[in-house]
Amino acid sequence: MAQECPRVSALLSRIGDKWTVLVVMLLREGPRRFSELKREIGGISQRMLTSTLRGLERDGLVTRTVYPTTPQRVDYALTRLGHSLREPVEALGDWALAHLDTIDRARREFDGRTEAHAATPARGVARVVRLQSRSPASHK
Amino acid sequence: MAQECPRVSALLSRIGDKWTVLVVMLLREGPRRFSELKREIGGISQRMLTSTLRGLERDGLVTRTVYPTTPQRVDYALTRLGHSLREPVEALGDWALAHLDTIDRARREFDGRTEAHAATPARGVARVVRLQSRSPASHK
DNA sequence: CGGTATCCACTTGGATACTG
DNA sequence: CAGTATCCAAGTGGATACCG
Repeated sequence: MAQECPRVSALLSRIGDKWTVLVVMLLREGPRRFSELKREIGGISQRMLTSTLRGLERDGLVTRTVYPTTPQRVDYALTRLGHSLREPVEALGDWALAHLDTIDRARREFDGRTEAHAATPARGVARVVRLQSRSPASHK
Repeated sequence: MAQECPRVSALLSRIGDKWTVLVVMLLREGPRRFSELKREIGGISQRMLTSTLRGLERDGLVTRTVYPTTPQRVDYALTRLGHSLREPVEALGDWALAHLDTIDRARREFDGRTEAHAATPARGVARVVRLQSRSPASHK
C-alpha cells in the first residue's frame, strides 16, 4: 500500500505530459500515420510527436510499423497493453468531465479570496474562528 | 468525445506533477498537519509541499485549517471532491501495478534494440518485412 | 513523408535563508 | 511550526533547419 504510491506517481508523470493522452485517445479508433496524428492533434510540433510516440513505443503501448514505400509511410497502433490503459484513463476523464465545473468554481472562489489580500484579510482568519469553536485540539 | 481529450489532458497535467498524487494518497486516511506530510513523504521540499497543497486547495480538493495556537498548527484534509478523485486515481494505480513488470520488460527490450544501433540494424527493417507481407496497402 | 539536430524560452523543482 | 522569498540547475517543449 505504501510502496505503490511512487509507482502511481511515476505512471502519472509518464502519461501526464502534454501530449501522451491525446495520442492514445486518437489511436483508440485504429492505426494512424505520423502525419495523420500530427494533423489531427493540431498544436503539436514534429519533435514532440516523435518523442511522445517513442515513449509510448518504448513502454510497449504502441507499435511502430514502417512501410518502405516512396514516400515513406509509418503507422502507429495501440498494443493490447495500450488499449488496456484506456479504461483507467477514460475513468479519469469521466471524473474530470463530471467535476470540471465544480473545480472551476472552486478556483475562481480561491482566486477571488487570495487576490483580495489587502482589502479583506478573509483567508484563514474567519474560517479559523468557526473551526476552532468546535474541538480544535482533539485531533490526534 | 473530441473535446473531452484536452480536459483529460489538463487534469492529468494537474495531478501528474511530482507530488500531488502522493499527498492525496497520504490524506486519504484522514487529516494531516503540514509537518506530518513533510515527514511522511520524505523527499519533498518545504516549497514544493506548500505549492502542491495550495494547488489542491485551489481546486477544492483539500481544505486548509489554521489553528492559531503557539506554535502554529495547520491541518490539511481531503474534501468530498478530493475523496472522489481517489477512485479513478487508484484504478490507474492498480493498472500500473498490474503491468509494471510488462512495461519494464518492454523498456529493456526497446533499449537493447536501440542501443545496438551500429551492430544490428534490427529496428524497423525486420518487422517491416513481416508486416509488409500481409496487406500493407489496405489500411484506410 | 517521417523524421533528427540544434537552439532557445519557459517551467519545474531543489536548496537555502528568512519571517510571523 | 508553517510558511515566504530568492536563487539556480535541470527538464520540457516550441521553432527552425536539415536529412534519407
